[in-house]
Amino acid sequence: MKWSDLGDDASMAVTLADVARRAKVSAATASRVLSGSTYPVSAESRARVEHAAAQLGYAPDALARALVTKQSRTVGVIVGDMIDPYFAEIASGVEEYARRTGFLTIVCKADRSPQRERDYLRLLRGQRAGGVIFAGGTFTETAEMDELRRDATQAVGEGMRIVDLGERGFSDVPAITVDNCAVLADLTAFLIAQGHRRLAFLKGPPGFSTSDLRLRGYLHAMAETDLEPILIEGGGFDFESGRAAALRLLAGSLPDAIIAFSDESALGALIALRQAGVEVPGRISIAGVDGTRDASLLNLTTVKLPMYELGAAAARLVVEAEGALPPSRTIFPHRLITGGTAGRSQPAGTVISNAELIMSSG
Amino acid sequence: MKWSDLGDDASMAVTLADVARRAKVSAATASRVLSGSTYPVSAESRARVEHAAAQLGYAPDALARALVTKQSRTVGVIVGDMIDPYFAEIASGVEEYARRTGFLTIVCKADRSPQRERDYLRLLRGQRAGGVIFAGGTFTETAEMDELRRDATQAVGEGMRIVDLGERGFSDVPAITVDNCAVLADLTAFLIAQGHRRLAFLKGPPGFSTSDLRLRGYLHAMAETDLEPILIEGGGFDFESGRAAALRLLAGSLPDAIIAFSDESALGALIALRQAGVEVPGRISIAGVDGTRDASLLNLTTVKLPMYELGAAAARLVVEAEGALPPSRTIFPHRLITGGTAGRSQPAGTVISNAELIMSSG
DNA sequence: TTGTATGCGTTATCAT
DNA sequence: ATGATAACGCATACAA
Repeated sequence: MKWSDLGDDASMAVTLADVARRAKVSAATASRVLSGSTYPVSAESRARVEHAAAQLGYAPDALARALVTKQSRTVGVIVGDMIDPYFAEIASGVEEYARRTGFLTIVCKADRSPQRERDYLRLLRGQRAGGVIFAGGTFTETAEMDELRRDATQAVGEGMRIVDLGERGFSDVPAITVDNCAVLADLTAFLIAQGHRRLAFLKGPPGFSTSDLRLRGYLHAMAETDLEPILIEGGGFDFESGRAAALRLLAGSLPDAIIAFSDESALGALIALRQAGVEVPGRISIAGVDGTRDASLLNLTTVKLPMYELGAAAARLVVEAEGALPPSRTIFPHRLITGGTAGRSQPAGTVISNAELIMSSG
Repeated sequence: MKWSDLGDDASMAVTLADVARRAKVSAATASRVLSGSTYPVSAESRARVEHAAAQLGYAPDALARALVTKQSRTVGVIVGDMIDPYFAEIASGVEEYARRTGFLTIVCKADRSPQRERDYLRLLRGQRAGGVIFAGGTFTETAEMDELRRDATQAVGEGMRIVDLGERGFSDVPAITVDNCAVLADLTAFLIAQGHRRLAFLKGPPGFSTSDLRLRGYLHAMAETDLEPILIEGGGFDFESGRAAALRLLAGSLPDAIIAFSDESALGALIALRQAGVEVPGRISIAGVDGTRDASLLNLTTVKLPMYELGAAAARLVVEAEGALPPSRTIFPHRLITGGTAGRSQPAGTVISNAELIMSSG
């Protein structure tokens, strides 16, 4: 192949007009075959266009296309962190589903900052992203959240499809989530049934939606059994916060069991305690929430949330919708994983309960 | 606020013309202030435009902008898997660096398939992505790889910036990587120095670039010490493959130590062996490569590769470049992490060696 | 079935 | 310092 027909600077990308010229048809005809339109085109023209496109290595300019169709085939997913397997699994579900329809996935790491989520939403609006999926919880009562909610409303008005996987309280936006309150009620009840009495909850960050909901579930289950709640403050999102909390705990008297707000902090506590020579589950039980890869690696007792499925379902909503998304609320089921870090009566790996699928819309 | 001036269907997005009209200036002037141009604009006009934009919630249409500037502020990163912490850390480095400049990061999960990498490259070309970063290794000798290399050359010709983090053998493309051969030579030498003699290598998939390079490093170190190499076939990328290999191994006689192609397979083997009652490192030592989060969670002896830094450096190249990227080859340093799964002579957690930073261009 | 013409929202060129 | 106007590459309404 000769490169004699290069442009002067960087060789220009080959355009629809180039293909049309080479196929000796009009740009319109070329467009009709290359854009997958249903508009009738003679078999001969079609073949010539396809051949020319292949030969030229034509890649349709998605930008120009989106400019006219008002729809770019991209979906944004806003996560708190990319390394945390909780978000990685959600993002993976989004990507895999989006890919099938030729959608590209823009992953935005907002570090759980509502302000940063706003920034990203604005950027994604500018990209005319087909939709935006908000993963994970949020700090509910901040001024930035109020503004984010307003921005979201505006974006929806512009035709953007938004799906909320957390508890952001958007209006007129479909939500897909798990019943975080029930998750913790189930887990707490399970540990109580195992015989634990001095059962502590390692709290997540205060004011964070999933953190608060899970706390409520714990408190509910404890109240039902007339047990005294024990709250461990100062928990954060990551491994390190769980470790630090456990170390502080070692100074006083240990409870029978610790339920942590998330797998990450549970694992931090687990490793800190074991390193300090405390037997788990011999001396103390530990359980987490999420059911991440890391949890199964360390055989943690936890509740598995369907992160991948949440992501895929959200992507499906965005990718397959015709027009605007009707508001709805879908609750995905969770299931308890009896790992090796709590109690000794159950064989590890058994699935104890299967919460049922609840689905409602309105 | 009244919504009486809505469009007929979904309320149209507010456009530059809307802002200009409201600020009583021309579209050109509005563009100059909103696009951050250095072109002079009177303070008064500037203020009016900014006010109008804020009031209208104007989000510039990145598509239209990119259509004329030929540069969309997005960077694509092609990974093998999103959940694997190896890739998650690279992607995180890319995203974090890109974000600072207002770039969006498109994460593409190609499942290590050259064909899928081609598909994504084409999609990203269509998005006029500012650059594309290829993470992780690849199957080198496939027909699809040859075509991918051709596609890459064409994309570079069109002004796209490509960075190779694996060993894809692109021509005229900057590469940033680690010395995979030295990584394994160092690790092998370390285990030999610890007194291991029957030292096996759990191979990665044959024909995969990093897998082959690491194997070579192992063979080299073994040859230097006149030790007989022991190769364990059938290794894959994931946890499960390491587990399966270890189970097969249990049928025969165990070596003194196993070095696995990656942390993932090392962890699979580690957990399988421990579950089978084999003491690690008492009876057998195990080491991996990568230095992922999971490895440190389980205190695995491994070699830490600077994944985050690789991603950030690649993003920097893409985001800060003025024109085309000059070809270059940069080797980032690695360091040995003495975890708790190999030998007993070294205190765990010590950093043993620090390979030096080598950098060359041409 | 094909082609021509128009517009998408923005930046850039060229006047003023 | 400001404003009209022409691209950018594509899809589509309309004409043939």
